[in-house]
Amino acid sequence: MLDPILIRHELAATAARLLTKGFELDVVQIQSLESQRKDLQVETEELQATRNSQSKAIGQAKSKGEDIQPLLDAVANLGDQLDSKKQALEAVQSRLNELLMAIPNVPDDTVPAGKSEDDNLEVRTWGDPTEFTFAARDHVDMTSASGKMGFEEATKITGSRFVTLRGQLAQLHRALVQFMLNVHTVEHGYEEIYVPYIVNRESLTGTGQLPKFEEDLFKLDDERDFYLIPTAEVPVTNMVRDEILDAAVLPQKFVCHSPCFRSEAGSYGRDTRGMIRQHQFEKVELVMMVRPEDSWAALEELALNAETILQKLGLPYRVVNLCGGDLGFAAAKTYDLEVWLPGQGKYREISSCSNFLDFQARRMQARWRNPETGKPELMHTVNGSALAVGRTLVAVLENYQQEDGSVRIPKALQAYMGGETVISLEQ
RNA sequence: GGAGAGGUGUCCGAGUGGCUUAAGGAGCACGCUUGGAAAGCGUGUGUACGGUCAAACGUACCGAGGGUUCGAAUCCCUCCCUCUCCGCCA
Repeated sequence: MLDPILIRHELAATAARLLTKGFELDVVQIQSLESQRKDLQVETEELQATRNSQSKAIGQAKSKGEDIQPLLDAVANLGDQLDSKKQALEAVQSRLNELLMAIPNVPDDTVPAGKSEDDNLEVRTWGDPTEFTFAARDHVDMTSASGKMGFEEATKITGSRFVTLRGQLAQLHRALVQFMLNVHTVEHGYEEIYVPYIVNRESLTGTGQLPKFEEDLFKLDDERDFYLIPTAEVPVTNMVRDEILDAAVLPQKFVCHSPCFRSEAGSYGRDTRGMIRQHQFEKVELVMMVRPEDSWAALEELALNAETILQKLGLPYRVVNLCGGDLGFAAAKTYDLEVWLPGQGKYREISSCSNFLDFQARRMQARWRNPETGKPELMHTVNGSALAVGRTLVAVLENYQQEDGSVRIPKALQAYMGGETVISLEQ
């Protein structure tokens, strides 16, 4: 949520900045609702003040044994007047709030202009695209003979966009999780955390998935408003919802491994092959809660922490600065990490690292006590994947494939694979 | 699933219809006192919105949402959460 001050006093400038995200702000409607709100609020509060003082007078008169009937007559209509004003005020406020909750974050000045991913700005690359002396295959072809990656099997069990993994493939998947968690906790100073995979509506509203993106989520059939998490960002970030943290505990750095569930509505034709886009996948997520002045440095640090994983795995990648049109709803700036996939012959997103400034914090009322002012102030939140495990598995398989169909195990993972240096996918 | 007890400010805790403008205590901040500290004494101490150059001031907030009333922390209804005992259970 944007600072309402921006809407009240810098409406035109804010609307202009939102255009770079492709969002058209309804300036006229907001102005009209704002002036209605202001009038109604003043009138309502005046009526309340009258009621309060009159009621007090009645109480005093009664305790002195005076006749209170004239006083009661005087306030006879007050209740109805107040009710109707209150109702009008609430209607305007909820309409205004609805609009406000649907306004995306304002892009930072360093975000490139543009409409689609073609306009994203390459910031840096690491390594060169892997070259082979034979025709490189994709992970689907690599595993089809052995059936160790079971797309049809999972489709039988559940439906499309699910997968089963077997044997050393399942082990490699688990090894990646353990490896990532260990690097972030031991080398990067994150605290490992375990969270619920089912969250309520308030949590999803806090991080910005709701109310606008309900169709991307799996909702439970339950009278409680329960949803499967689309990312660990939701439960982890919401740990600080409605909290006022002591300055001394900032920054907070959390790493969390969790499954992620996404309905992928609206992406029916895309990435139907392989395990690039699944309804269920594992992810290791990094989340930071920081003082406002530290969030930009935190974003750089967090992105580097994610890159470290790719580097240790020896996977070629590039970093792109997302353009305005490609930026997510809550983000002020996002770096995507894109790993080289030989099977597709291109870079594919494997991590997304964003600074949300106080956008999520305002929705969550997540604050810290600033020692300089003594007041509770909104904190900043930063997060990113490090990394998406399923896509990392694909990247390892495709980049480390050998002509005989086997896959070399990157050095960093060997300890997690019982010392194995090569696994076979043929049988 | 059954029975019971609760939810009040940063924390503890009083408050069962009207000087509650939420008592009292702790903590915290500042001041006095002191050689210095502790103790003691005094003063202050929430959030949001409106208002204002700034203030004064006004409004709302006692788990959430409704209701009764001139007036609700207090009475009524619904829901959520916590704790204790019993049952069941990975």
